[in-house]
Amino acid sequence: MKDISIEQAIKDEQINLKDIKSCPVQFVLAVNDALNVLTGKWKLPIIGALLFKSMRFSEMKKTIPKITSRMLSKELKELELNGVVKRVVDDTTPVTITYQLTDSGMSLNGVLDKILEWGLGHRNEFFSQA
Amino acid sequence: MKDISIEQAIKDEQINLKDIKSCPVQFVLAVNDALNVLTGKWKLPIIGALLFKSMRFSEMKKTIPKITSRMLSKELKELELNGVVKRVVDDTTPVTITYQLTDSGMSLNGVLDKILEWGLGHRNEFFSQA
DNA sequence: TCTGCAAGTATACAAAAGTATACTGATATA
DNA sequence: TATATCAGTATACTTTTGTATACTTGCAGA
Repeated sequence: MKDISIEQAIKDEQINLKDIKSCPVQFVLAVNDALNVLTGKWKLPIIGALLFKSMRFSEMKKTIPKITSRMLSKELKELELNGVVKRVVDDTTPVTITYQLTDSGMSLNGVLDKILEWGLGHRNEFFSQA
Repeated sequence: MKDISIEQAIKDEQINLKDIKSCPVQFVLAVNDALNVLTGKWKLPIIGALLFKSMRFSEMKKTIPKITSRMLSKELKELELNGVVKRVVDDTTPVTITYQLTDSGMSLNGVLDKILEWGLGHRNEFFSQA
C-alpha cells in the first residue's frame, strides 16, 4: 500500500470516517483543535459576530452583550493564534484595527450548522419524552 | 404567515440556516446544548468509548486512560441528565449496570464527523502556511 | 473468614476560566 | 484645555473544573 496522507485516504474512501472514531492520534488532535476553538463562554459569540461581518474591537464590545475588554482581548488573541481570526492593521491615522475570520474561520459555519441541527433535533426528542 | 415550528420552517426552506447564525434564542440554546454535551476534558473520550460499544462503569475506567472514578461518575450523570447517555440496570444477581448512548447520543456521530473534517482541513491550511 | 470486584461517594486540594474595576497612551473633537 | 474614543493592560478576586486519595456497601469465590 502506498504511503499517502490521511486526508487523501479519506477522499479516496480508503478510510471511512464513521469507522474510526476511536482511533489514530491525528484524528484526536483534529477534533480537539475544533473543540478548543469553539469552547469557553465567549468563543461562539465572537465567531458569530465575525461571521456576520468583520469588526473593530470597540464594535465587537458593543455587539456582544456583557463581554469585558479583558475577555474580548484574551479570546481574540487565542483565536488568532489558532488561525481562526485575522487581526488586520489598517495604516490610516490613527491606525484602524479590524478583526476578521480566516478561511478556516469562515468554514466553521458548516460545523455550526451541523451542531445547530443536532441541538434542535435533540431538544425535540428530549422534551417530547420528558 | 402561518404559525409553524422553527424546525418545519427550516425544512420548508423558509429559513436558511446560513442567514440566521446571529439570531433567535432557540438557536442559541440548541447550539449551547450541543457544546455543553461535548466540552470538558472527559466528555469526548466517554462518548467515543460508548460509540464503540455499550459498557459498564469498570470497563469504561479501564478503557479511558487516566480517568478517575469521580470524574467518570460525574460526567456520566451529566450526560444522562442531558439525555445523551442511558444508565441501564439489569436485574441479575448482583445487578449489572450498563451505560449506553441514547438515539440523540448516537447521532452525535454525524456532528463529530463534521468536526473532525473541519479539524483536519484546518490543520492542513494552518500548518501549510506557518 | 478473608479477599476482591463492582459501582460508585466523600473530602481536600490545585489549576483554569471568568469577572470587576481601574488604568494607559495616543489621537480627535468641542 | 477638557473630554471622549480606540485598543487594549493590570490587578485582584470568584467560580468552575479537574485531581488525588481514601472510603463504602453488597455480593462472590477460595
